[in-house]
Amino acid sequence: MASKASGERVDLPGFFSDLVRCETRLYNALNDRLRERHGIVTSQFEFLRYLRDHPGARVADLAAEFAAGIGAISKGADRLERQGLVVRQPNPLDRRSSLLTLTDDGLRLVNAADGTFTERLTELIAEVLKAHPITGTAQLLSELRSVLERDQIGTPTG
Amino acid sequence: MASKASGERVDLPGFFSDLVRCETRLYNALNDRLRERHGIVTSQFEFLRYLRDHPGARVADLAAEFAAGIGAISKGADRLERQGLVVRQPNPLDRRSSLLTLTDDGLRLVNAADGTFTERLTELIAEVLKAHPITGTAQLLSELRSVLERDQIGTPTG
DNA sequence: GGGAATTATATGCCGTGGAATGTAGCGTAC
DNA sequence: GTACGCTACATTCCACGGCATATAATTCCC
Repeated sequence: MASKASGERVDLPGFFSDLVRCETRLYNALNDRLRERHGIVTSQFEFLRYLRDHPGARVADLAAEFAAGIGAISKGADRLERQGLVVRQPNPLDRRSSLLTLTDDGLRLVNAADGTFTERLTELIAEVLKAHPITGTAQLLSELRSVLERDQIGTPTG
Repeated sequence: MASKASGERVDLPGFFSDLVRCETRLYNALNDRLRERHGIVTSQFEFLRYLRDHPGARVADLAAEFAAGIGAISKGADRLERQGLVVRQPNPLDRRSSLLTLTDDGLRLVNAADGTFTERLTELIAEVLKAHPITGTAQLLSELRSVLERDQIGTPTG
């Protein structure tokens, strides 16, 4: 059950619980829809979308973006490459790393999935959106994210 | 009418990204601290805390609370039981299920971990808290969570 | 009261991520 | 130019969760 947030003093553990539970359920619901329509899950959609918006990104760039380990991203890239959605191209400036880019199939898929994703997400949040402006919440989370990233909070080891 | 701003345009995908990234980094940071001080991670802390606040809960109750599968909770209970923090007691009203309760060790651990958890969480959010009231955000997430739970959005299969 | 249907949970298999380790390439000091 | 340390990534091992299945207990319905 959701915690109450009334009054000046806020129950931070309750706030955190709500944050985590919202994230879990939204993520699950988006997984279901994306898997059904496009055969990928949300983490893969985010991976592909990042590559669409940052062509030629390296494994480390994705790891930093998602606060994930290098190994996880490397293996995720393997899987997407096996599915023909992504290609690793040699980095001419540094042969230790590869530059990741979408294939044509990958680009088509991510663009289609983007519509599904936004549509479903809008549905999921619609009711609450109608009752409240979301601007303040969006701004607070954006700033919190900036601070956490600036201080490298919760960045995994490997 | 003017106060509701129901027509405001918000970048929902961006909002979702921020939500997920905040959750990931906070969760990781809390994992680190809890593991270091108490030998458990955040998911286990939440499990134990739920049992402290709902003694005699069943596996299904925890699964509903965390939007997790029955199997995951069952196995999580196994691990905590193996560590001597939790016990399964036969449910006199229904022998298919067990009632889960904390051991004395479990209770001591969760109470200690609770201090660590709240302290670290407060640190992590402090800077943003100083700059903004968090009340509106807490309220919005609380309501979003209620709606998602009411409609069983993102509840896993098993 | 006795199957059939349902419920609650346990278990097995598989995919995924974290952490540690391996490996090739890069940069610098000498 | 080569030896040493560092970086970027790949790979390995392990723990965990999802999903499907198995099993036991309860409820339904007659």
